[in-house]
Amino acid sequence: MPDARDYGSLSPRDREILKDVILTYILNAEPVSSRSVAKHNFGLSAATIRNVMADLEEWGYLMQPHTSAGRVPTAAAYHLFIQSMMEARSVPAKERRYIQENLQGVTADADHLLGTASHLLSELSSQVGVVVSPAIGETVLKAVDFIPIAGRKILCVVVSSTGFIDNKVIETEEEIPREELTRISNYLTANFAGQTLGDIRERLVRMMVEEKAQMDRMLARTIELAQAGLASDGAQGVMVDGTSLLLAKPELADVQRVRRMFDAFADKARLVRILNRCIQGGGVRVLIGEDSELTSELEFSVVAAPYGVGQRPLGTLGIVGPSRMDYETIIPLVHFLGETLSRALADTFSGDERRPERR
Amino acid sequence: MPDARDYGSLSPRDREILKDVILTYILNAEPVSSRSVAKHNFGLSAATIRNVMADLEEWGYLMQPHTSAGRVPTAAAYHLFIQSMMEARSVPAKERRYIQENLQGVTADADHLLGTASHLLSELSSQVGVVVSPAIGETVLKAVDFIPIAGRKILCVVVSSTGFIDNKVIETEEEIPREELTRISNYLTANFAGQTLGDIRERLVRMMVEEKAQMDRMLARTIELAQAGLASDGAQGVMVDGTSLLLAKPELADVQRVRRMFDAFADKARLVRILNRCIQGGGVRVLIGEDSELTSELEFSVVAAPYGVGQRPLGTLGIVGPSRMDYETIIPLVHFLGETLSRALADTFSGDERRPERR
DNA sequence: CGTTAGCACTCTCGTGTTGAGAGTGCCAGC
DNA sequence: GCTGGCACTCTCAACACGAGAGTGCTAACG
Repeated sequence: MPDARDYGSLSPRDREILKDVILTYILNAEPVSSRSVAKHNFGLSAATIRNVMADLEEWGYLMQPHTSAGRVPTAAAYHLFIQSMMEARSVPAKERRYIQENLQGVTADADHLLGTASHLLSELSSQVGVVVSPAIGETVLKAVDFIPIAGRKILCVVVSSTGFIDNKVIETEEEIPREELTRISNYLTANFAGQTLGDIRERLVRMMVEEKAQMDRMLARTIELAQAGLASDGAQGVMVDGTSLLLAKPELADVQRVRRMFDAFADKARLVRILNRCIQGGGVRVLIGEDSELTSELEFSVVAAPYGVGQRPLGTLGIVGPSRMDYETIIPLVHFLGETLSRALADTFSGDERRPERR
Repeated sequence: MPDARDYGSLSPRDREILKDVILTYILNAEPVSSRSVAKHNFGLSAATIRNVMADLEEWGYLMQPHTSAGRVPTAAAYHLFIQSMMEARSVPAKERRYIQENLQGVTADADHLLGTASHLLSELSSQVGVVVSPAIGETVLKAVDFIPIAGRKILCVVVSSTGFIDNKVIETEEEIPREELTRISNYLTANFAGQTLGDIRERLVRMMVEEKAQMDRMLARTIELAQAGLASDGAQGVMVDGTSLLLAKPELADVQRVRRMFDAFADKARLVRILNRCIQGGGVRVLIGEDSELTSELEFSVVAAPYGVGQRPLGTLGIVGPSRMDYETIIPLVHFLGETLSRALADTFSGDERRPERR
C-alpha cells in the first residue's frame, strides 16, 4: 500500500482533477463521479479521468464509500487543498462592514464582544461558532470594586484591562462599612492594576507572610477581600453558537450522530483543549478529520485562529463543522474575525474612538 | 362524535383502566394493547378491556395511531390523570438535600442561582429545564456603582434587592473623575434604593423637567449616568438546560422533529410568553399538547411554577418534555424547586445564614 | 504511449411482495 | 355483563427485482 505522496509528485493535471473533485464534493455532499468531472472542464473523457482518480485513490487522496460509487476526498486531500491549491476568497465588503459594525465602536464589555463574535462566526459561515475566553489567571487587572449587598455579603467586581468583567459574591467574617470598602478598592486598584491575577495572588501571599505580625485591621481586611475576590476558578469559558444549524446538514441524517455531536459540544473542557492547540503559530489553523479526537470520530473539522491584544494571545475563536466545508470562504472569515475582535478589544482598553477604516 | 365527558361519568373501573394505560405508556413509549392491560391486574380478560378502551376512545381519552395498534393517551387523558388520579410522589429526601445544598446557603448572585436551578431541573427530571429571569423593569434597586474603565467608558453595576446583578458599559460626554463617580453612585443608592427600575426611570424624567433650569453640573451628570445605566432593555432572559437529553427520547427519532424542537427553543420570546402564562395562580401549572402553540405542534408538555420573594412573583421555572412524562415525580419536583429557589433568593436578600432545616 | 470508446460487472436504491406478528372488533355463548 | 374465538387490518422486516449509476478493464486509435 503506497503512502500518500507529497504534492510535488502530482502532475498539474492530477491536481486540477483533485481540486475539481473537492470543490464539487463540498458543493453537493455527494460522491463525485468521473463523468461529472469530465463534464466540468478539461478536454478529457470520463475514462481518462477514471484512470487519474484511481491513482489518486491509491495515493490516499480519494476514497470510495463502496465499489462503484463516486469518490470522496480524504483528510489528506483537504490538507493539500488548503495548503497549496485553494484560492482564499477575501471576505466581501458587505460582510466586513457587518462584522465591524457589530464588534467595533460598540460600547460593551469584552464578554459581550465574545458572544457577538461567536454569533457572527456562526451566522456568516452557517457552521457552529466557537469562542474560547481567556484564562482568568492570565487577565491583567484594571480595577476592583466592592459593593455591599446584604449583611456580610459583598459583591466583588473585577475589571480586566481588556474589558472582561467578573462578578463574584463573597462573604466576609464581619460586616464592613461602605466607606471602608471604597477605600479598600481604591487601594487595591492603585497598587495592583497592570498585573495579572496570578501575579497578584502570589504577591498577596507574600504580603501576608511578611507583615503578619504588624498587620493593621484595614490591611487584614484588604487582603481577605482580595484573596476571595480575585481567586480564579481556573476554567476557561467557551461560547458555542449555532449548533442547531448542524441539523440542516446532510451528514447528520440520523439522530445517533446528532447526539454524539451534541455530546461532543457539551464537553467544554475537551473543546477548549482542542481549540487551544490552535493558539500557537499566530495564523489560522485547520484540523481535519483524524487530526484530533474531536474531529476524527465525527469526521468534522475545526478552523480556528487566536485573538488577543498586542502580542499577547488571549483566546481562540473559530468554527466547527463537517470536513466538507467551504474552506475558501471560511478560512478568510475566521482570520478576519480574529483580527477584528482583537482590534475591538484593544479599542476597549485604550478607550479610543472608533478608528477610521479605509473603505 | 360525543364530547369528552367530565370524569364524574367514568366508572371506577374505567378510571383504573385508563390510569393503567397512561402509566404503562409513560413507561414504555409504545401504544398500549388490551392484552398488556389485562395481564397487569384486574381479573378481567383482554376482550373486556377492549370494550372499555373502545369507550374511552369514543370519549376522547385514548386514540389509536392506526387501526390495530395499541392505544395512546390523549391530552385530555393526561389532564384527567393529573387532576384526579395521580398520586404525587414526594421528592425523595436525597434529592431534596441535593437541591438544597446547591441552592441554599450558597453565596452567589441570583443569576448564578437561576442557572443552577435550571440545571438541577434538567438533571433530576431528565427533561429540558427552563428558568425565566425577572423582567428588568420590575426589579427593585439595591445599589448602583460606577467604575471607570478607560477614557469616557464607565462600567455601571446595578444590584437588585433580590441579588440580580447587571453590568453595563456606558459612554459619557466627558471624562468624569473617579471620586465624583463614587459620589454619584452613593447619591443614587441612597435616594433610589427600594424602588423598581421602572419607577426610578419615571422619577428621573420628572426631575429633569422640573430642575432643568437650575441644574448644577453634578446633578446633570448624575441624571445622565442614571439614565444610561438603569435603562432596561426590556427583554426577560430565559435559561435553557439539557436540550441534548431530548435526543435520547424515542419520540424524537427523526432529525426533522429534532430540528423543529431546537427551533422552538431558540425562539426565546415565545418560550417566555408561554412560561409566563403559568405565573398566575401560584401553584404548579401543566400545559399539555394542544394547550399552547409550543406544545401542540410538537406534542410536548410544560410543567411550570412561579418563584419569587414574598408575595411578589418574579419569574417562572419549569421543564419541557414529551407529553409522555412521569408527572407523578416531576410535578412535585418542579414545585419543590420553585419553593427552594424562592427561599434561596430571600436568603440572599436578607443576608441570613443558612437557615436550619429539619431533616 | 497516452487517450478513448465500449462493455461487463458491481453496488445502491427504490419498489413491490410476502409472511409473520400484533392488535382490534365483533359475535355467539356462558 | 363477561369471555373465548375468529376474521380482519395494519405494520414491519425480509426478500427479490430492476433500473441506474459508476467503475475497471481491454482493445483500438492517433
